[in-house]
Amino acid sequence: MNRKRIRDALEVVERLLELGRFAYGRLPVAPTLTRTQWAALHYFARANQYSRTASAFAAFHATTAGTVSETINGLTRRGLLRRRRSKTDRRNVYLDLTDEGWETLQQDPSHALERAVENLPAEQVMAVADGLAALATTVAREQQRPVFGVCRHCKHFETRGTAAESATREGCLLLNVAIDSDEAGALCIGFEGR
Amino acid sequence: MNRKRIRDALEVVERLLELGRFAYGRLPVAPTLTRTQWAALHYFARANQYSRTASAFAAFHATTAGTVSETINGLTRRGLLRRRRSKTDRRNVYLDLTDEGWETLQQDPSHALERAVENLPAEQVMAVADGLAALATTVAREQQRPVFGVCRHCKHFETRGTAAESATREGCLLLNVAIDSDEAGALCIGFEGR
DNA sequence: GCCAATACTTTCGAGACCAAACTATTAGCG
DNA sequence: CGCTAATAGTTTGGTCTCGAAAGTATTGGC
Repeated sequence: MNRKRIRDALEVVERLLELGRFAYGRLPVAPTLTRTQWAALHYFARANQYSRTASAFAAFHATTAGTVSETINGLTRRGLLRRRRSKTDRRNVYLDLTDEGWETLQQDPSHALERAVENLPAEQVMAVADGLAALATTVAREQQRPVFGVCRHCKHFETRGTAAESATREGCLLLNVAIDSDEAGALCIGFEGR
Repeated sequence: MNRKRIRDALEVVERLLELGRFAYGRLPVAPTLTRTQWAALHYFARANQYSRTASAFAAFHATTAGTVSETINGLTRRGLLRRRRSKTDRRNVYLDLTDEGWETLQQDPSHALERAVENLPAEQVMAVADGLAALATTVAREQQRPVFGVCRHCKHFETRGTAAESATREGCLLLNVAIDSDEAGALCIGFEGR
């Protein structure tokens, strides 16, 4: 029945937005950052080398470069983030977490949501993950935003094994670089699903 | 494997937050409200009689009463919301959408997300809805926030049929009032799952 | 009838947000 | 090579968000 579908759609949207708010809700933890600052710290911890830029985070966070620049200022002033200018293209500025940044990240309020996910049955987690990924893809396409994803789901990712030999090398066909296994699990702005 | 579970958990959280941002991302629609203003308008359109108050929205939106008061000011100034003081308890102020408010709501950017949900297979929507509801319940409990839900899932909701007679009356045992079928589908702050 | 609790509003300072202007660097093209 | 565009980021100005704390009515408890 159609009305039922629409009602479910509304509920999904409402839960989604509700959870998004809860994820960064105020908790009595020591370093009190804002929602946006937590999101930025989380992003720069999770994004790969090439995606740790102001403009990439702006795309991810659906905001503008100017806003991001201010947020980054706040985090660098607090000593949680460090700017690093690219050698090869001096327009680019890469953002890295400092040691203090990594330490602060441990207290990210959104861990409450992670814990909740971990307590769900594995198959339900899979179902939700797949559903949300599908939604993200649809909405991003409609709004002409880049979707973010990790290498193992990306069509530019290639596992190049030298025949039947031991050493398999993983690489990105888009950036034309080798990807070590650490980076392969990180978010990338160049992501495209297969 | 445990690392796999954690990676899935991370992905769910990231998708959730990403979608939350996309839902209210800037689009070239006529009346440009902020994310919070859209969220408030959406909430007051979806909440039942007794939940259309500043404090209820503050709980729903995980923010403070003061912030909500300002947001409401903005929306009433724009003529989208109307304050209505309760007759029975003159401390309470109920918020109703004006005709213009209902009209503006048609252009809620989060409709893009609703449409995306409607394009998903029904069973996947169910899976996501159930998963998100479970997550919301867990997180809300941990953070000691009220969960919002609709009458048909609530333990205070009662369908009182006069034996084998025709007229079934639906009511709320908590507020001790009759609930017409319109209100039964609306969000309620008094919600408790069965 | 008094005091505490409730529901909301106001005020303050820091930050979020967008648009637009601005700086620096690199790419394209004749 | 040199000029113009494009790209990446920063700054500025004005409005809105946010939390905390103080303030205003109104109601409930004893």
